[in-house]
Amino acid sequence: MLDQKLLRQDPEAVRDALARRGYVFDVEAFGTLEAQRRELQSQTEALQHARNSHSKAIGQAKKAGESVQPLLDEMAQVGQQLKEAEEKLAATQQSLTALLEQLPNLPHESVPMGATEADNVEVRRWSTPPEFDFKPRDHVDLGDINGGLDFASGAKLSGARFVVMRQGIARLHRALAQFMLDIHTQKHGYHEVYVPYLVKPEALYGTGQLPKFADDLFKIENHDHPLHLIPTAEVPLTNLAAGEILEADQLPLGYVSHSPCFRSEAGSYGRDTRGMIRQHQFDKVELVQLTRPDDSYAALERMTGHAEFVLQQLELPYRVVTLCGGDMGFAAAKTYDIEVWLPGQDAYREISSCSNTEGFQARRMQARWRNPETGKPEPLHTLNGSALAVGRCLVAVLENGQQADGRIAIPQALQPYMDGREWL
RNA sequence: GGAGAGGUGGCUGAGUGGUUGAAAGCGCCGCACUCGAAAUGCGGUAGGUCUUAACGGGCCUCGGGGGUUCGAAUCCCUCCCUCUCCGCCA
Repeated sequence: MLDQKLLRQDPEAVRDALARRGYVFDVEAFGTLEAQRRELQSQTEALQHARNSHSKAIGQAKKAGESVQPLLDEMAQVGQQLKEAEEKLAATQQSLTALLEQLPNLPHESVPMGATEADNVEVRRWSTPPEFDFKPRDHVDLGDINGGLDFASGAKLSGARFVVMRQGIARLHRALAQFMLDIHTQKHGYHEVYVPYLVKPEALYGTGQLPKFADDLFKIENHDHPLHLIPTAEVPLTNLAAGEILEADQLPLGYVSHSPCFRSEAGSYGRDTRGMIRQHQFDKVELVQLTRPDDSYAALERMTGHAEFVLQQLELPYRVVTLCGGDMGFAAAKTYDIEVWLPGQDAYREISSCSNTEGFQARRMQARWRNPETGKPEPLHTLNGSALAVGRCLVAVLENGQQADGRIAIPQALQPYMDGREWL
């Protein structure tokens, strides 16, 4: 949710900022609704005031033993008017909210202009893609050779975009998650959290997935109380702060969680249909930070560095790109994607996405901190980043570590998590 | 799943229809006393929103939603959650 004060004071600035991410904001429609809301609200409140003071007077008159009938007669009218005014106001507020909750976050000034992936800007590269004296296979072929990546069984059990992993590869998958968790808790100071994988609609509203992106989620009809499978642990982790007022000395607060993620990927038919790049279910180690507003951009750099550190330890070449306005997610003000080198695709592919949402999610979920300078609760800033997507990381380890004979070299840092094995 | 008890401010906890957004205590902040601290005394201390240059003022909020009433923390309906006992279970 955007800051409503800003929206009222300077809607043109909001329109211009949103235009940078390709969103068209109808200033006039907003202005009309907002004026209507203002008018109805003051009308309603005046009537409520009349009701309150009359009721109070009736109480006092009764106590004093005076007649209350004249006051009751006056109230008969006010009651009807108030009911009508309240209904009109509620309807207007509903339309206004419906409009506001569709608006994506404003891009930070450092976010490059552009509409698509092609306009993202590379920030840096680490290491160089490995040279092979044979034609590198992709992970699907490598998984076949090792017998551990079983897409047929995944399809048999659950349909397309599900996988069964076995033996060494299942073990490697588990090792990667453990390895990442240990790094972030021990080296980067994150607080480890185990979260529910089913959450209420309110939580998804807080982080911005609902109401706009319901089609991308799996929904469980649970009597009258629907639950959704989390598309990322960002949802439960960030919502831990929902409705809370944190003290300044508690910030920054960093959470890490390993969880499965469930995405119906409604809009992605035909993309990445081969292999496990795009699955309905995948594991991820997620970082979330809650920070003071003046610290959030420094925190974004730190967090991106934390994700990069995992790839460095695994000796996987990558690059970091700044997403352009048009490629950013709904809630993000600025996003760095980390793209790992995949020899099987001869390309860099996204393995992490680190975003600062500033106060966008915090306002939706009322996550606040007490600003010592004002003494008031103010929205804090929330950040989230994958560190990393475990499934895609597995793909990267397989493809980058492959040998001509189909064996896979296990990165040294990971070997302690694999019983000391050097090869898969 | 069965039976019962509850959900009130940062916390504990009073409040069963009328100046109660809410007693009291704890905590926190300020002031006084003190060389300083403790103890003590006095005062202050929920959130949201609208309005105002500011002071201030209006409205909303006592788990969520709905209802009764001139008026609801208080009565009714409904949902959610917590606790205790029993059953079941990893």
